[in-house]
Amino acid sequence: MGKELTSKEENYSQWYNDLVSKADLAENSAVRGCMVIKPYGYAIWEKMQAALDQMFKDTGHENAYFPLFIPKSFFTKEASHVEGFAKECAVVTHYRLKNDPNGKGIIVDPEAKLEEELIIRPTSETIIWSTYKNWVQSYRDLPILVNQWANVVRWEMRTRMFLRTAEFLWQEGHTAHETREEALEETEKMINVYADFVENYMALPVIKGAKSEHERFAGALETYSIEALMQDGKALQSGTSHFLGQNFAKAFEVQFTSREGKLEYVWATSWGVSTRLIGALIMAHSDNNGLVLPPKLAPVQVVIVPIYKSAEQLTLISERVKVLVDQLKRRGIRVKYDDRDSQRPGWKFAEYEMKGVPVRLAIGPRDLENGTVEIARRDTLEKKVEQIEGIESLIEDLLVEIQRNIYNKALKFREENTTKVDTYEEFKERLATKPGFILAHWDGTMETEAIIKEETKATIRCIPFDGVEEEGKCILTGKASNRRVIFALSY
RNA sequence: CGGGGUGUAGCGCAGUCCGGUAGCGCACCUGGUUUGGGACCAGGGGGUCCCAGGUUCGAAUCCUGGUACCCCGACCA
Repeated sequence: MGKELTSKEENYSQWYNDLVSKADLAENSAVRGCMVIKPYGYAIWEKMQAALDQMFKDTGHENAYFPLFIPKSFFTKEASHVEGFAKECAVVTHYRLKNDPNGKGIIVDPEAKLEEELIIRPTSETIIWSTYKNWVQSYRDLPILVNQWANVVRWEMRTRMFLRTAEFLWQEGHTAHETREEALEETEKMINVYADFVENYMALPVIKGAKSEHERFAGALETYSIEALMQDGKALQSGTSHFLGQNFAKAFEVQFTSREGKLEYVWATSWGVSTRLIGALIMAHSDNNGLVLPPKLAPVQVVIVPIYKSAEQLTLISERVKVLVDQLKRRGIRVKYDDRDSQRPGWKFAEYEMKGVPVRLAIGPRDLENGTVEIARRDTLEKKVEQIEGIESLIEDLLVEIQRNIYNKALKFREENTTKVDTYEEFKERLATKPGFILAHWDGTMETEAIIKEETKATIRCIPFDGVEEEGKCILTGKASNRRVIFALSY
């Protein structure tokens, strides 16, 4: 016992924290704002990485690795970039410790001060563009299509497991192109890759769109994002792709000789997703019994629990299960047989529900006699008894069905929580009573956006790509608008 | 950085007001009975009570200072 979750209706935030801890995904560390990702949580990240990495490679990208440390001076080269990150940087000032001459303990050796401080990367644009300078001479050296899997540090004031931590894991793609058009195309291509991943692997529908100027990445001309809706009605930015124009090329003097023999600056993009996606995954599908994982990302897709009274029974069950495990593995299904004698079946059922394992099988003496198996699905909590013969193909289909079902459930939720609103009163009313995505007209100015944020805490999540042209009036100023944007409270 | 809270066994907490040699639940170990939805019985091990100083015959408890973490705000691609 002692594994009760706080219900999400009672306290959503507590429910989330309980879930992270009780599903054994992560825990707080000795370092403020930094978490330990535990094996089960990390296994989910590995599944995500594997799928994304393949998608990047399929779109022509290669992996590389750049330093964790960035010389301070690099940050001063792109003005808006430094502005965006300066307030949350960890800085390395010394390189040596020594014994405290005045007593016990150890101190930073004041004589080991660095000539130039090093910043622990909050993102790698600067170190990468200082490197690309040496890689690019001619249009023949382009494009550069590089991705890096790395950790970054942002000294956030307040942190939450996976959603915002001081250190987090991510990937960052940094590409260099000959033309503006090609870079824009790349920016769009990668936001599509992200949307594809989140929808097809995470089973979470997203809205693709452009960020308003105010919400744009520091140093970007254009930021595209995918926005997902969580069960508490708040939006979570799940991935971004930035068109950086020639800002970084100019800051780091990355020029090339064009086909016409002219010296030109290269065009850049950067794009990233992080361990925040795990936060999205948790919040999107889980219930008051625990995590619900989409089969495509579940470290364990099928768990088999034996039920027995004697060692002889266990032996018989194990013999039958071994055959089934082999059959499932041959189909590429990730299966675990939990024959630990240290926990009872009921305990295991609850445990695997907490951990979100999509399919659970239970086999006892009764089943051996009848040639059956009990099969339970995590998404609906339904249990059925089926013939064990041929169960492997039923399971294979069921995994596909569960993947589809949780996507549809999330899509239905989003549709039910997306509203068109035409007045500011209605807008405020909606935020107060039933938050979600709100489609409203906006006059396109930063001032209006800032006032709305100030008064309601809602921000423009994105200007959707698939939005329809439509005459309307800004909900705040009444000025003309030709398209609705998505407002929401966000993480 | 502002407001609030908490540091006592691996985890969750009581004890602090009113000073007297530290306790409960879970977990852990041993043995037994159990096992189709979070088992039960019996026995057992485990503590610089966040740190430093002070008051006292005596401090988890009172006083002073420090420190860490959590929550709420502000901040945040």
